[in-house]
Amino acid sequence: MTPTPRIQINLDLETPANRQIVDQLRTLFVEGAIAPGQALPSVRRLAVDLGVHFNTVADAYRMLADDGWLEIAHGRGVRVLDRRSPSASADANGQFRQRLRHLVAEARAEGVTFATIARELASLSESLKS
Amino acid sequence: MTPTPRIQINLDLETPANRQIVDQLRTLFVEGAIAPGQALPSVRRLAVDLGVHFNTVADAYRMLADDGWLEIAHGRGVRVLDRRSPSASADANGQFRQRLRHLVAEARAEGVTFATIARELASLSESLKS
DNA sequence: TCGACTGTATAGTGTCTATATACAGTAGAC
DNA sequence: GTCTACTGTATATAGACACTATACAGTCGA
Repeated sequence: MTPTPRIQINLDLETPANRQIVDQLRTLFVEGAIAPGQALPSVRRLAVDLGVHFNTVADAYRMLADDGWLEIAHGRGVRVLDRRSPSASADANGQFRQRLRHLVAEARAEGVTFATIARELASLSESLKS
Repeated sequence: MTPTPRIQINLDLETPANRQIVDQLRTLFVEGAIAPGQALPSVRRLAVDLGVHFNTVADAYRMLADDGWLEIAHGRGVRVLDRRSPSASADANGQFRQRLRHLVAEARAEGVTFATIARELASLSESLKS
């Protein structure tokens, strides 16, 4: 039986459940925690584990498939593809910078200290270089 | 006449217009680019400049007022408050780390290189320390 | 008190989220 | 072959959200 990835849904967040699933799975793909070729749990299995309706999981799987992360086979299940990163579009870099700024400002507004934010950014930056 | 802050709406993004306005204004507040006491443009004026309906701006203003950033006075306009950052809630730090991870993964998936991401993170981290 | 400016309230349209429920493909047991 | 138990898919519905149109109400200076 395909194990459930380390995913968790938090219904208190503003981010809807389907997006939370997409965000978390994509992060695991990018970080290499889930390898290409690996099978994912069925929509019903993962839905039970996360406490949402299976159509919500199916929706998330479909979004990831549209982005080239998954291959969905009716009746047979879902499998992770070996997805090549495209070359960055014209303003992908700019949008990343912008969203990063907004995220930091929002965290600051919620009381996360500058020191904490700086530490997180620096440590993540370091881990990317290696 | 109150000048329009350097804001821009991009209808191609997934983020809805009202959230874009909130994100951008809050960022300017946190970064100190708009000072407490300063008046903001009227909902109609800003709406014209951004190309959206004035109720969309009013909605954004209301969200920011709910968060303690703005004082809205019927008939008189909108003014920026001197808002103290609350102390971070229990998991605000953890949520920031999580969202940062997802943002980086998404950027990576769109083709932004590790080097570019690391550079942005490091430079933003540096600017926060000073 | 008029007029031109403020923000507010309500209703209508379209989209998104999540669920329920019925449908259809696949593969192994027999 | 054909059950059976598992896959994913399609459609309808309810509720929330995003956005707009339009009417309403407060403020202030001429």
